[in-house]
Amino acid sequence: MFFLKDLPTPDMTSQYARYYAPLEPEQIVDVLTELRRASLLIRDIEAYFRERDFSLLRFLILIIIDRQSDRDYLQFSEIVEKVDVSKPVVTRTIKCMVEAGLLSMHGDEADKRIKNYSLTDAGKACIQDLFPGYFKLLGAAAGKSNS
Amino acid sequence: MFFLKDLPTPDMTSQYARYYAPLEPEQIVDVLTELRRASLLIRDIEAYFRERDFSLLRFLILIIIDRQSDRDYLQFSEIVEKVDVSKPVVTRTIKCMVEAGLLSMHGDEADKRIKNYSLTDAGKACIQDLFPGYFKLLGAAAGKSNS
DNA sequence: CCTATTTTGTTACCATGATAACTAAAGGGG
DNA sequence: CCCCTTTAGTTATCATGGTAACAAAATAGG
Repeated sequence: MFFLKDLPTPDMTSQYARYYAPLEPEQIVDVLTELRRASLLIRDIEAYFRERDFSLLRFLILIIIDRQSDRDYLQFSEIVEKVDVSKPVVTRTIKCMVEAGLLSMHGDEADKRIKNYSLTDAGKACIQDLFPGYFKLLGAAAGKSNS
Repeated sequence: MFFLKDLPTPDMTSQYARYYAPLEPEQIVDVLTELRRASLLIRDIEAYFRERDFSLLRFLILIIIDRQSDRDYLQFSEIVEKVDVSKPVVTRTIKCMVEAGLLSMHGDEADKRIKNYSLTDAGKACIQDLFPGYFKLLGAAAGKSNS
């Protein structure tokens, strides 16, 4: 994702502001500034994972399974709900993670529709490999937002 | 784009924080909170344009040509630079906008490589149509970020 | 002036997001 | 117990982002 490099000045937004009266031009600039900052960071994060033949979504799936405190697996629908991405995308992504040996699937005796996924050792190792760089990007962004 | 629905607690990030010492766990949570908020807003904005058979990028291209104060056109490379998206994506998007009658192209006498693009009347009308809803989404987000 | 480099924009290909429509299994009311 | 609805997950198709490699025109240097 992206957003315009040159943000509008409050002056320019006030020119448009008549379209929707209750807004202060400065508020719009603030929102656009935040969107711009966030979209640049998202782009950096995606580039980080892409360079390593990975993706943010795959990483987040590893994290949320790892993070689950009471079990070492999550059901497909739980993963969908937690990462907040559409089901078909999760189906495709998990399929490729299983093929890559990062996740293992085990079904449910009682309900044959259900698919549960756990981290393999390779999956756990993957988190260890990728976490430092991911954290570093977040930290750099935190630094900037303070200045 | 997206980000996890359930953000990690500072406690959880501190568990990971050893990966990159100089960060305060709270800072990481702040950055993730901002990313989450921004990515939800981006998703809403993209849905808004998609429902109208349009896209954020097309809208931004209209806006930056309209916004240019000294001329009524922009060169292809200027558009690429301002929207900060890769050239091939801009090529594809502009092509479809010309076909849809929103932009018109005129070449350069002196340099035959150059392509300049202006808004057509339909393009200007398109901004008028889409701006209020776009602004409303930004305004709603501004409201939330204050609370 | 003619070749080599740079600049401008395009083509080809892939990754990842979305929605709509589908299959298969489970559950529920008569 | 059988059909109808609901739930779980997949398939098909498309939009939009990216990089790599390219073509064509302009420029620069011998």
